Amino acid sequence: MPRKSELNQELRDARKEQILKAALIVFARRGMVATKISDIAKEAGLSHGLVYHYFNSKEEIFSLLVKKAANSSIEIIQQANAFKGTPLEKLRWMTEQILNSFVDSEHTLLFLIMIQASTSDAIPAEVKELLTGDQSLSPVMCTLPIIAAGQEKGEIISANPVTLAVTYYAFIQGLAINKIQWPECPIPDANLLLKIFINEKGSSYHHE
Amino acid sequence: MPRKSELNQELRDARKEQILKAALIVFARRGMVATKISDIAKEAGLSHGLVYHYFNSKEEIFSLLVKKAANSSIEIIQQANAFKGTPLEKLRWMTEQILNSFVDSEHTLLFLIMIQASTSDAIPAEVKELLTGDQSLSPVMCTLPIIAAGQEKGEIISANPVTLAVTYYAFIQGLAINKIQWPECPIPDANLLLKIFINEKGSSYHHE
DNA sequence: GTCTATAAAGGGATAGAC
DNA sequence: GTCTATCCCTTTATAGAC
Repeated sequence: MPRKSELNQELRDARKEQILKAALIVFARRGMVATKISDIAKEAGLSHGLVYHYFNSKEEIFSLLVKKAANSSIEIIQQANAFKGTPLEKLRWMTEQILNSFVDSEHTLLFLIMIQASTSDAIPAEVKELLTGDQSLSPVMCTLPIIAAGQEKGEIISANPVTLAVTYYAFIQGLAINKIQWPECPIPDANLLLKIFINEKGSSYHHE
Repeated sequence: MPRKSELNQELRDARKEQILKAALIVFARRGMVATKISDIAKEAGLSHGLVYHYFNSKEEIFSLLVKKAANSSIEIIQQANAFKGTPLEKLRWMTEQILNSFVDSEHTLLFLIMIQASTSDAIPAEVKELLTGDQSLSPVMCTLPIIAAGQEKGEIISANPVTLAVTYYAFIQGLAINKIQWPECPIPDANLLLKIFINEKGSSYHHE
């Protein structure tokens, strides 16, 4: 008996994943409100009633995806912090990870979900709070220490760190958006983005 | 009789403008599909029936705003082309205009409308065609000649011009999006963005 | 010109058959 | 577990009163 229920649980989880994957695609391209449950069902190849068998509401599905997106973005910054090297090398590593993730679409779509959740007033407050709940976990805030360390070391120009971080993430968000409009668009090299951090003359910038 | 009808026409136009202005605000913040006609009416301070007296549908209103946004973005690039100076100076002037426009909200909101129209599958094809209709009028395409001229002059690094243009507009779009999430966010100086175009050593970059 | 009342349609969510 | 039929509310759009 326990064996069988475990197996069922696995099947159940697989179905949930299947629906979440389909939902990610249509949410990212149409927006939360414009997405109908039947769009998700069609993308997943099953009936709309079955979606309700696995989830309580459209909002719950969207909410799960926002959580997933927020977690993976925090995770990458923490990995960058743990990366061995100078602050600028940490930033380069992180930038490369993010730009590479744009090649495969799942990460790009998760990025777009986060952008939607944080920019649209049509998103329920409970969902928005998943992102704004802990200000100290925002990408900008998490990146400030790295930037400050780089400035102390003289690797990074001495502009306002918040402005630098905002500009950096504007880049990243803008590229994610671009990617959905134009899937084959050229993705720049990490070093091109990092130029905003570097003094023009006699910098410690180098190619690997 | 002609006097009176002219006056009426002016009042009519003023009302239309009032509704369009209200629509811009709610469309930008909620997205086209999530915006109800009653949201627009409430923002404009009138009844929802009156909105239908001046416009045929929600789509028509959104469509007019997309046209307006597309025109003003083309216009600024043409002005940059006409600007007296080197290619890099043209780009600096254009960047300053765009960043300054982010201070006042109307331009930022128009930017967001364009981003929505080009990224969301929920936007009717007829509206999307207002932006993709003439590929040669896209911001990226219009900016390529300036970048190429700058490369020939040695002012701009010799990377793929399309990649440079894509990266530049990713920046701009990302900043517009940031502005709506965080209205008081610091807007970088034009020179910070332009660093992506410039060789690190011995560049012609200068402060004014 | 402006409003309120109402028709018509669409989509979220549920019930119940298989 | 999965699907179809249905309920019910929201929203678009129109009609008609003032």
